[in-house]
Amino acid sequence: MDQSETLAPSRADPAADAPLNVMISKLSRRASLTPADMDAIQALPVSVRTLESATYLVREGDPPDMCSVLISGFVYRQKSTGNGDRQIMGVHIPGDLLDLHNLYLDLADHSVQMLTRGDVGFITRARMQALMAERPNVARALMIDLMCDASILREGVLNIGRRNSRTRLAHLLCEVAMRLEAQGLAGEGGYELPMTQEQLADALALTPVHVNRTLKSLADDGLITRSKRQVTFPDYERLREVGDFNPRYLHLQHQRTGALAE
Amino acid sequence: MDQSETLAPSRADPAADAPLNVMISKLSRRASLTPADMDAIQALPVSVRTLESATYLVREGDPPDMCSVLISGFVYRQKSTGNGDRQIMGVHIPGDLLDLHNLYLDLADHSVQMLTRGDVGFITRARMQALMAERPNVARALMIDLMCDASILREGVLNIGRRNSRTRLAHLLCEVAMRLEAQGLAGEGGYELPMTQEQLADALALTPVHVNRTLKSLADDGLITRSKRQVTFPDYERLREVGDFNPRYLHLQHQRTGALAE
DNA sequence: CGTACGTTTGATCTTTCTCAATAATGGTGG
DNA sequence: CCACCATTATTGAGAAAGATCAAACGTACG
Repeated sequence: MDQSETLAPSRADPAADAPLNVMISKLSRRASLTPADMDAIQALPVSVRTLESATYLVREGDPPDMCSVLISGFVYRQKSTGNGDRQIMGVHIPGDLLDLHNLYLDLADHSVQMLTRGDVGFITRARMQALMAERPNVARALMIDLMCDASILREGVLNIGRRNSRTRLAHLLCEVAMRLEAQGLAGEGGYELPMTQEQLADALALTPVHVNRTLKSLADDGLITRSKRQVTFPDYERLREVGDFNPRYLHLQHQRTGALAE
Repeated sequence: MDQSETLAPSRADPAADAPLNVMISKLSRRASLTPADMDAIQALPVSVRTLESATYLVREGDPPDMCSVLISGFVYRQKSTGNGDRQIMGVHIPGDLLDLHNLYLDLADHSVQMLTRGDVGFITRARMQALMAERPNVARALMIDLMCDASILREGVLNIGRRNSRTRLAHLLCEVAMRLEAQGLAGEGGYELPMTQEQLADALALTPVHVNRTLKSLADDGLITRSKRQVTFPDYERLREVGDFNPRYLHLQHQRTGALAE
């Protein structure tokens, strides 16, 4: 497999040498990949670009041609109502596949946008489809990833639909904490969440003003500490309770997903 | 492929002879299946059972072993918060695959339950996985189905998160109308929606009382007519506007999804 | 050091919820 | 077919969570 589409990696950045490592490590967490599978992924012609905050990766209504993988930074997906109200449907962290959704669909049904500056690896749809055809095991891993994304989305529906602002916010904080931790990017003690309160509001289906008050209420109760965008959890256990957070839906434990299972 | 697990079809019911026809017709709408693909699906050992309203197909936390296809009736998927509040994440109509979600996951992250009495075809996970391995084209069709489900879910997040009760309800009515129509089960003029107002409330993240009032408000404005569970739309176009309904997210037009595309 | 963006706070308003009671409706056994 | 029971639908009155409007305060960055 040629690497002709790969941009010359800058020697300074370790991720640039093997930009898809972070994705492999994510997929491996929930599905077993053989060394050959991993090699096949590594061999994928990937073009890595550094994108500024707020850059669109996919715009609702566009015909998607690429598949992308987040290498560093944060991304969110989003869609808007007819009168312009925005809803953020999910936040992505390094390792996440960003638009597997569009792999077989004509037109993007939602937008994907950089939340911070970061590096994104682009792979053509055709390449990705070819990989899946050649390596059913990789195809399975990708499907599992897709299914887990859907599960996270379902929890999001529950969160927005049936929990009050405090619980809702606490739940989001716990989810991001656990996902970052699973990816080896943060501990349970806290992390930097690079979202403005307005973005948090759009993710939680609240108002920025109300997010501010809810944040304050959590802080007043000693459940979180904030300085700038850094959030720390003095008592993660209690925050989990307040956030009604049961991580089952993240499917971070895998048992049946072995390479040759069933 | 043997049919040993297939229950003896009752000659009275046309669906019983080829229970998976409805699923084939649904998959074909968004992905091209070859005659051989269709035969392979038809040959799947499927056990059809008639289930009473409210029967669970999958319960949150269970290890799922089957894949199921809705043949007749309605189904919904649902999950609950720690304090028992329920959120309905989606409603399914005949032809829908009900738990492809669980095909590779250990434990169900949500429950799937009969909304009405109906027939469900069960296929073992192992069989389904084998089919996907043998027929990449079918695997692709199933992935597309999964992706469309996810798209519907995203619109659900937007609907619940960012639209008021009137728009939200109108949107749901439009969506079900269009999905039923696409499946050849109803016209745009109206249909029977077998949901109680309490279930509607759980689907829309509202209160039953408020659903009742919102329904009344739509009826007062001549946007819908109700008798029992039958809903009719005197002016579908206007209802679509009120419901901010743009059917793109249903991905009912397919262009790139041909059997040998790309 | 000024401008733009983000945060914080107060006051008030609206949508939706809650509680409660009554009226239909549907199904069941006699 | 009727009376009864359980479920569902409808309506009213009051409460509450969260939204809206508006202003002030911080902070980062050119």
